[in-house]
Amino acid sequence: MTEQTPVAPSTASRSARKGKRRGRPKKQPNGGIDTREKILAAAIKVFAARGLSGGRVNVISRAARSNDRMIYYYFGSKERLFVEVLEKVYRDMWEAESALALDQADPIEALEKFVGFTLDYYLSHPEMLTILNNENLLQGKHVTKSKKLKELSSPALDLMERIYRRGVEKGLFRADVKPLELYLSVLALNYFYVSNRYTLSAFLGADLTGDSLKSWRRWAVDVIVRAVRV
Amino acid sequence: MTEQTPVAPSTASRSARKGKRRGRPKKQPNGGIDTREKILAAAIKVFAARGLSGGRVNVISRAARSNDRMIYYYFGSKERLFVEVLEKVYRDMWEAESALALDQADPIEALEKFVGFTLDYYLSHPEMLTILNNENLLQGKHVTKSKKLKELSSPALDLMERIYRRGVEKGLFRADVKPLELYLSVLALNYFYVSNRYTLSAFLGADLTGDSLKSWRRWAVDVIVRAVRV
DNA sequence: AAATGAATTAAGTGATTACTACATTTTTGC
DNA sequence: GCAAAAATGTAGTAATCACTTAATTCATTT
Repeated sequence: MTEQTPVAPSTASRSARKGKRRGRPKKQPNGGIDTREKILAAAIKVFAARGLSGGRVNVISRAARSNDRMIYYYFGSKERLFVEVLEKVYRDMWEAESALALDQADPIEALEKFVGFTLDYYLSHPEMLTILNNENLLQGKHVTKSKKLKELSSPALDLMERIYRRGVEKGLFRADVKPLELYLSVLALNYFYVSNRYTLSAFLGADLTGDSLKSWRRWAVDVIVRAVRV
Repeated sequence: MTEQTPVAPSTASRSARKGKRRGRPKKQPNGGIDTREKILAAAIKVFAARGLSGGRVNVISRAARSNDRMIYYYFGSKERLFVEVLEKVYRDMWEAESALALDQADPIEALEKFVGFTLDYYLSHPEMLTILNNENLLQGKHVTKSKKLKELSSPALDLMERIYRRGVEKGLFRADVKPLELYLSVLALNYFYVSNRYTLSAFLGADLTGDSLKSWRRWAVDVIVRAVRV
C-alpha cells in the first residue's frame, strides 16, 4: 500500500475537498446535514460569542457534535475555518440583500424599506456584527486574503445606487449626494445601535429593545430621508 | 509585628495601594512613571490590538518593561486589568469631551464642531473603538460590574442636550427630536466609519483616509444638521 | 544602622490549547 | 464482494497561558 496517501497527511488535506474527490456524490454516513456544514455553523456561533482567539477549537467541534480532528480534516486550521466563517456570513447577508425587490417602489419608500431591512438583518443576525468587529480588530487580515470575498460585492450598494438615481430623476432627491456615503450611513446608524447595545444600555440605563428600538427605527429612516431630500 | 500584611499575599494586595500605604510618599525606585501606569498604558495597546482573550499577560508586562508578577501585584488578574483599561479609556474620552466649550456658539455651528470632534477623537484614539467592541462582544460583562463607570455619565450627551435646547429656542431646530437619538447618530456615523475601515476598504477598494475622509466629514455634518433643522 | 514593608525579580506550575499520528469504520467504483 | 479512498474516532503532544511561590532590592522611618 505504498501508493496511498498516508491517510490525510496533516495540512495536505485541505478544504477544497468536495470538488476534488472522485466518488461519493451525495449521501453522508451521518444524518442529513454534512459534518462540514455542522462545523461551520457551530464555528459561526462560537466565534461570534468569543472571538477568534477566544473561540476554542474543541468547543466548536463539540457544538457541532463532531471531533477536533474533523475541523482539521475539512478546514486545515482554526484560522482557515475563520476565513470560511467570514465568507459564509457575508454570503448569507448578500443573499438576503438580493431578495430585496425595491426597484419598482417609490424612491422614498424604497429608502425606508432598505433602512428597515438593514436594522432587522442586524437584529436577527448579531453574529454578523461580532464577527465583523473581530475582523476589524485584526485589521482585515482575513478578508483581504479571501479571494472569494474579493470577487463579490454588495448587492445592496448597487440597489442603493439605483434607488438614488431614480430619486434624482424624479426630482425627489438632491443631486450632489454620493450613493456610497448614503449607503454607509444606513449601515452606520443601524450597525452602531445593535453592535454597541450592551455598553450603550449600561450607560444610558434604559434597554434599547422594545419601544426605544421602535423609536430608533423611525428616527433612522427620518435621518436618511432628510439627508437626501431636496 | 502581627499587624503587618504578610508581604503581598497574592490577590490580597489589590490595586488601591497608592492611597493606603504608610510611608514612601513620592519617589519610585524606577524612573519617572510609575510601574502601574506603564502597565495600564501597555495593556490599552495590547488589548486594543489583540482583544481581551488574545492579549497575553506576558506581552503586556514586557511592553511595560516590567514583569508578569507586577500585573498581579497591582491589578490582581487579567480581567481586573481589563476593567481598569475600560475605565481609563472612558475617563480619557470624557475628559476630552469636557474641554468642548460649545455653549456660546451658534447651535448649528456647535453641532458641526461636535461632529468633527467625535470623528477626530476616534481617529486619534482607535484603541477606544476596539476595546469597546471587545466589551460588546462580551455583552458588557465588565462595564456593568465597574462601579466607577456606572457613577459617571458622558459630558457630551449633556452638551448635546443643551445645544439642542438652544437650537429649538432660537427656532432653528424642530422640536420633536430626542437629543439622545441625535447624539447616538453622531457617534454612529463616525464610529462605524472608523471602526470598520478595514473591512470597508477591503470591499470598496478605495482607502478611507485622505479625500474620502474629508468628504465623509462634510457628509456627516450635513446629515446631522439636516436631521434637526426645521 | 537596623528595622520595615513596599516594589521587583526569578523561576516555576498546573491547566489549557491548537494541532497530529495512528487506527478504524464507512462508502463507493468496479 | 473487494479493494481503495474518504470519513471518523482515539489518544495523544509540544507549546502556551494565566497565575504563584518565594526570594531579593530599596527607600524610608526610627
